[in-house]
Order: sequence, then structure tokens, then C-alpha cells
Amino acid sequence: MATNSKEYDFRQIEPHWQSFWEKNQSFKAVADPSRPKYYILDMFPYPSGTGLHIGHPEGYTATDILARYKRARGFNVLHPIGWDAFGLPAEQHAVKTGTHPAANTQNNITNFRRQIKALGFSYDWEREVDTTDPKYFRWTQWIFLQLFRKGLAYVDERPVWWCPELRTVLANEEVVDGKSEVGGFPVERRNLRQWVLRITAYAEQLIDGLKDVDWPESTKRMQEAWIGRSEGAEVLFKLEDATLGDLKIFTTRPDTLFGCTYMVLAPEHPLVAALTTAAQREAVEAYRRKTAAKSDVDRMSEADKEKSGVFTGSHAINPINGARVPVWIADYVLMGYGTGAIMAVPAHDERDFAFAKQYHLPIPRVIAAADGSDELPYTGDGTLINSPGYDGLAWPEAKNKISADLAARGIGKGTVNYKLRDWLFSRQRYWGEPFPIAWVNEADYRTAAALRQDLPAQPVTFVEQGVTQYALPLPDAALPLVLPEVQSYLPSGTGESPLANVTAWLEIWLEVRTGASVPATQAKPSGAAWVRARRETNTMPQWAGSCWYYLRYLDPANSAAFASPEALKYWDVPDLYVGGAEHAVLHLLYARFWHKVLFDLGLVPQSEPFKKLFHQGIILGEDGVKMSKSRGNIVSPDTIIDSHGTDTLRLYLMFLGPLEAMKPWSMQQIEGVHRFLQKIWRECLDLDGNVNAKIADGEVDAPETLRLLHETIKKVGEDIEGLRYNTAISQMMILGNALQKAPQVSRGTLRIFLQLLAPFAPHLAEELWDRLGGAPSVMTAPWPTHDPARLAVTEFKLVVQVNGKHRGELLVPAEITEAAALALATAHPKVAPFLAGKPVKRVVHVPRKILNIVVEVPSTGNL
RNA sequence: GCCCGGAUGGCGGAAUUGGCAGACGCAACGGACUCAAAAUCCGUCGCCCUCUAAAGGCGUGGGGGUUCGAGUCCCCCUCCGGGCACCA
Repeated sequence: MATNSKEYDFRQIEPHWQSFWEKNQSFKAVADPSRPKYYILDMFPYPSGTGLHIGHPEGYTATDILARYKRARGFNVLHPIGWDAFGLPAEQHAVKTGTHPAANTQNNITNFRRQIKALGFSYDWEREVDTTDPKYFRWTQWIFLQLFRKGLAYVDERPVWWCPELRTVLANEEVVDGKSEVGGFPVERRNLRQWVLRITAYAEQLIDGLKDVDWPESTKRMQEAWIGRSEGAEVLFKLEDATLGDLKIFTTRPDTLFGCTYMVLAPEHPLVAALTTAAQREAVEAYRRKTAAKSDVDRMSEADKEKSGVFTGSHAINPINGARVPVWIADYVLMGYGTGAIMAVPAHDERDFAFAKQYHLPIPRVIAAADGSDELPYTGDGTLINSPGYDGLAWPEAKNKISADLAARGIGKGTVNYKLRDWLFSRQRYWGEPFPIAWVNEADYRTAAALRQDLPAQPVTFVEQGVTQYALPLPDAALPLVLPEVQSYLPSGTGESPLANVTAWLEIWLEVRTGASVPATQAKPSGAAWVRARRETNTMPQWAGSCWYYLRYLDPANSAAFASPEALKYWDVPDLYVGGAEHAVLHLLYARFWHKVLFDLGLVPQSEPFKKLFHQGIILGEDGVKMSKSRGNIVSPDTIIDSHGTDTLRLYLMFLGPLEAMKPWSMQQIEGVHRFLQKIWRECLDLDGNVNAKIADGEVDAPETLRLLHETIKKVGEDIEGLRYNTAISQMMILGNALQKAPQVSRGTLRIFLQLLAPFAPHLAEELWDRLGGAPSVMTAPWPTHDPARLAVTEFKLVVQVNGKHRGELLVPAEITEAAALALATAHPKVAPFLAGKPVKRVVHVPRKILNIVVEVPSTGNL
């Protein structure tokens, strides 16, 4: 039932149809194996306190248009939304105000939900997920336990940013120029106990899988570069002091082994102390202290500055030629990559070259440049020189041969290294998923191991003050482990999370089979399965909840599994995933990692989670720069919905330009699309709100109008499939203008027009569809199909060129021959003068497009 | 430094496999309607030359090339945006 508004009163019409959809559950998705499904996913938002940003509706409108279109094409569409609601801002707000972060989070969600509903998106609200809901994070914890059991989670000391003034750990992005972003206090590196996920075990699979997905090439390349696979060899160098064993290095260039004139160890390398001679000890120790005080960031920012390092006093033996080479330490070699030790070949490596110059080390050339140049360092192709036994070989050949020779001697083997590091998976925070882990002593762990089948093959341990602690997972039945109430959301002050202050929750008696617990201050319950335990105080990072939410949408209320096998099979993974390019690496890599683990465990049917990915572009402020509070150029969707309506906002966001482009907002341009919608309203209804008198039943449309209609059906459909909404809208404007100029329009034509418009401006389309006698909803009408016969033309405009220059046009029959066209062209009054007296050299005829007559140009002597 | 992406009127942008550059929209200008304004409708709208027009010339960041024909393909360069950055 439509409204009775006489003019385009979007303030009445839009809420009216939104409540119609809600009442009719128009977007509810029900699994139905007899129908083809289409799963279209948005990156779910973090519900911030500032509300929706104009960038949100850009991506969400794009997916909504496709969702509505696919429904009209007969697909069973799954289009869900939810909240990535754990996160730092809510926690900081809690620290400031003392209110529970959950309360603030729920307020923000309520506001986001209101804003998103006002935009008229066709989400199935019954599938809404909230990562902070224990019913949701129960399964986040459960998946973590699967990783834990598989040996993919471990505990290690890792350096983190610590701010003594704020008494808290800071994330990398909260540290700016060595100071805390909040307050500007100095920060330092501190080693703290951290959970780490073994994502490196999946490095190869994560690269391989990229071959099978339809993603932007740039995003695939970024992930590839992030994983950073490189093939090379590990080579053993004997140390001069044979009691110290061998020094293992990694190189991608074994062919340059003869050019090695020194070795470099990372300052943290375990052999450094033993290698350092008495004479060098003081200098080495000083250098190591200096390096330890620096962060990775400092080490990086000094990258382009001078190299630095210290000689250890010891020497190693080059296995290829027995040469005695000095061993140095330098911070340009990183302990975290390869073996933390390199052979330096200054002639053919920029970094080694800079270092050798600095410390006056020899730089012998062993690769002759292909172009004969003698500039150093030289890192290009060439053939070996100064390499007895290998001289004259091209370097790839030499690489193979030297590798093989070293392997035969048992002192080298081919290796693959990755830049990818294991994933630091814990935060010293309150507002995150608690780890379902309790720490126990060795004897109690043995007790548990005897009673349970679900512990990892190797126990996860951590040595604290000389005592080895064992990580005991809670049994599945004990999930979710919820956050305790705390007195203060401030960190503990020791670098541990606020959870470390909650003694009754933290120090417990634990029943190892059921996960039941009582505070340790109470008497120990009787029974051999009760042990003394301390809960894990870290919480999971915000990435955790977003790693698998697309699976929960399939079956959001399931309390027996994260999703049923039937739901996983029917809905499958998203057919399209739309979100910002800022998640190109982290979120999209982490989620792929989890999905592959679930696949290997037989818990999901496919090895990649996101078959097709698209990044919407950024919308800049009217001043052409990124929207920000400080610039005051932020546009709020609420304001525009109030002034122009959500249909106008949706249409304008899509009309701005290509979806993937970065483009500026313009308040003037939005008037254009608003006028277009008003024009359509007037085409359908007169000033009294009655059906426009020019609308007639029957065949009243001119043939050219019908052709345009069918061209538009074709183009709009194709453009929606290709996410080219800007050109789809411009085609609809062309048709709208033509209908306006026609003296009469058939009701059928107008109704098709409204169907095409419906995915873009659904409220207006519903209203006018109803007012023109359509029922019960424009969305239930099947998508129109174009009739190819209507597109046929009998004659067309042929462009005539002379020597490639446009000289005239001919209206000719569709199937004209080249000879006939040439005859017409030579007689053409605008063309003839350019042909007069000049012999025709050649004629190029592209049927239906162009006729180019190439003639001899008499030389004019001088130009 | 390395790897991507981009540059088209006053503005946002359009242009199958190379085939009428500037669709569509904004702004601007002229006209109709109106007492007037808004709204709406009709028209003009890349630059140069020209009284206007006809006709012509130039034109897709810059320079070269391939081609009957280049916004589109190739080489070099400038600027802008994004990512990575001592990974041996």
C-alpha cells in the first residue's frame, strides 16, 4: 500500500517502505537447496561513537544494489550485516568514564543500526552478529582452541611498546615518533609474554591460494609481497675456532660465494658472545646494548643512513675456497629472518657494499656485467669471474652448480624463506575475547592429560621466574569464557591486562574435565580432577572476531556448532566480498589463514573464504582531501537523508564515478540526481498525485523509444553485474529524458523503467510501482529481459574519413558493401573536395563504423 | 629506493577488440513561463581563428614511436595517490 503524497515527499515515503519491508520480512534468507544462492558480503563495521561515515554507505549501497538485482533474477540472496565491536575506543571510553565498555558498545550499535536501517539496505536483520556477544565469541574461542590443539598457537616473549606514564602497552599505531599518541609520553620496548599464532606454517598455502581467487591484482600482489617468499640456500661456514661449530647462513645468491669477504651476524645472534675475542668484548657489548635499546622502527628509519657494526675478532672459513673471512655484527642483519647471519658479498649487494665502504673491507668482483660495465655494486645478470672452477658460467647455472656441489659435501641445501612472521595474537587489554586457557604446573598438566584427549601433541609452556607453566585449554563445554566484571578498566600497571587485577576470576581451582572453577580463596573441592590454576590474562586482538564472521552469518543461532554442515554447504562462501583496500593485507590474510586451518580440520568445505573481492574507493571531502574531524569536511549520511532522502544519497554515491575510484563529494552535484528522481516522479504522477494523463495502456511507444528501452534493460543489467553503477545510472537518465519528451508513454514501459531503477532507488520505485497499479512490491516482479530483435537497426551512421580525418557522415543501410559506401562517400559534398585530383591509395572499411579513404598527398615542397 | 594505480572541458566523469573524444550530470550563459522569484521547460556550452557564419586548425599530463587511424598499443619523462622498505 503506497502513501498518498502528492509530491515526492521522501520523508514520508522512505520510512513507509522501510516498515513495509520489515513487516513483510522481505529480505529474510531461508536456505532452500532447490534454488540457486547468492551470498553477498560487506565488511562489517566497527560501531564507533561518531556514527556512520559517508564511506560506509558507499560500499553498502553497492552491495545492496547487487543484492536486490540478484533477488529479481531469481537468486536466493544472503545479505547480512553485523558488528566488529571489540576494540580500543570502547575500552578507552570505559577507562575515562568508568562505565562498562559493553554498555557504550551497545549504544553505538543501536545508533549504527538506526542509521543503516534509514538507508534502506536489504539486510536480513535476523542474522545480525555481534563479536562481543558471548554466544558469538564462544565460537571465536572454540576456533582458537582448534588452532591450539593443532599446535598452531604458542607463547613467547615478544617486545611491545610500554608507556610507563600511562602504565600500559600500546599498539604500534598508538606510538608516534617514539611518544604515546595520547599525552605524548615517552615509550619503551619491553618483553612481555604473548600468544603467537603460527601463520608461517601456512605461508606456502597462502601464496598458492591466491591463484584461485578473483581479487584485484594489486591486492594479490600486496599479500604476495607481505608473505615474501624467497628461494635460496643455507650454507655452513666453519669457524676458525672449531670448538664453536659451524655458522649457518642464508643466501639467495650462492653463485657469489667467491665474492664473500666477511660475515655478518645479527647483534642478537646466539653465537656472538662466544665469537667475541677479549680485545673486542667491550666494543661488541656496547654495540649490542645500543641496538637492543632501538626498536625495529628506529632500525628501519636509520636504514638509509650510515651502516654500523663491530668486528667480533673471530674468523670463519669460506667453504668454497678456504678463504679466512672476518665475522662482524651489524644491525642491518635481522635475527628474525633466515638464520640471522649472512655471508657478505659487497661487490654484488647494495647493503654489503655500503658496509664494506664504511669499514674498508675488500670488494672483489665475481660477476661480470652483461653490458661490460665495471660499476659496483652490480646486482644484475652476468657471468662468473674470479671463481676458479666456475668462471664463464651464467649466474643461474652457477647458482645451481655451486648449490649442488655444496649439497654433495653436506654443507649446503636449498631453502625457502618468508618475510611473513608469526602473528602476535594477544593484547594486554580488557575489551577482547578472553583466552580459554588456564596455566597449571607440570604435575597438574599430567593429571589433565591423563583425563582428556583434546590436548596438543606438544604442551604449550612458558617459563616464568624459573618455573615452567603449562597452558591447559578449557574443554569445549566450558565455553564461552566470559569477561569478569572489573573495578577499573585501567591496566594492571605491570604490563598485564586489567584482568590480572580480578583475583577471584584469576586464581582458581579448576576441574580439568569440565572446566568448572571456584575462586582459589575457597577450599579446594574434593576430587582428583581439581587443580590449582591461574587464568590467562591477555585477550585476543580485534582481528579475531572478524576472522570468521562470514561463516557465522550462515547459521547465526546455532548453539551446537559455529555453523551446521548443511548451512556451510548450501550458502558456501561469499560470492562477492566488498570492503576497503586498507584491509588488503591484515584482515584478509588472517581470515584466509583461519579458513585454511578450518578446511584442513574438515570443518569447512572449501580452502579459500573469499572467491571474489572488490574494494570501493575513498570519498574525499568537498575540498578534495580526506574527510576528517579536524578539517571539518565530514558529511554525515543523516544530514543528507534529511535534506534529499536516502534514494538520492544512494543514487548520488553510485553516480559519483567508478566504485573503485577515489572521488570527491559535491553538494552541488547531488542536486542533479535528486532532480532526476523528481522528474521520474512527475512522469508517473500529476500534481494531484494521480496517474499522469500521458500514460496509456497498449502499444503507444515510438519504435526508437522501445529500442532505447531495450538498450537500457541490457546496459543496466550488464553494468550492475560489472559493478559499473555510474554508467548504469547515466543510461537510465538518458531513457528518462526520452520518456519525458515522448507525448505518450505506455504503462508497461514505465513499469520496466521502475524495475530497473528499483535496486538503486528502492523506496521511490516501490511507491511509484504501487501507484501505477503494480502489486504487491516491485521487488517481486522478475527482472525484465531485453529483446535482441528490438535492438536491430536497419540503417546507421557511417563516418567517412580522408587520411584519418573526419570529413563527413553517411546514413546507410546496415549491410552496405564497401564499394557502395565508397561510391556514396566520393559523392558526398563535404568529402569530395578532399579527394579532388588525388589518387586513392587505399580504402579502409570497418563495417558499421568507419570508411577511411587514404589518398596521395602531393608534396608541398617546404612545410 | 622498489612494486602497483592514475592524469580526459570551468568541475565529477563517459568512450567493446585501436575506429565520430567529451555520453550523463554539475556549473555557466541565452530564451520561455511569471508582476517578480523559485521550480520547470527549450537552447548554447573543449580551445583557437572569424563581425556572425561557413570552412578550417589544434586538442585526452609532456616528448618520441607503431598504424590508414592512438585517450586506448610501445619507449622515455613529469606530477599525484597507494603499498613495501636493510628480509641477505
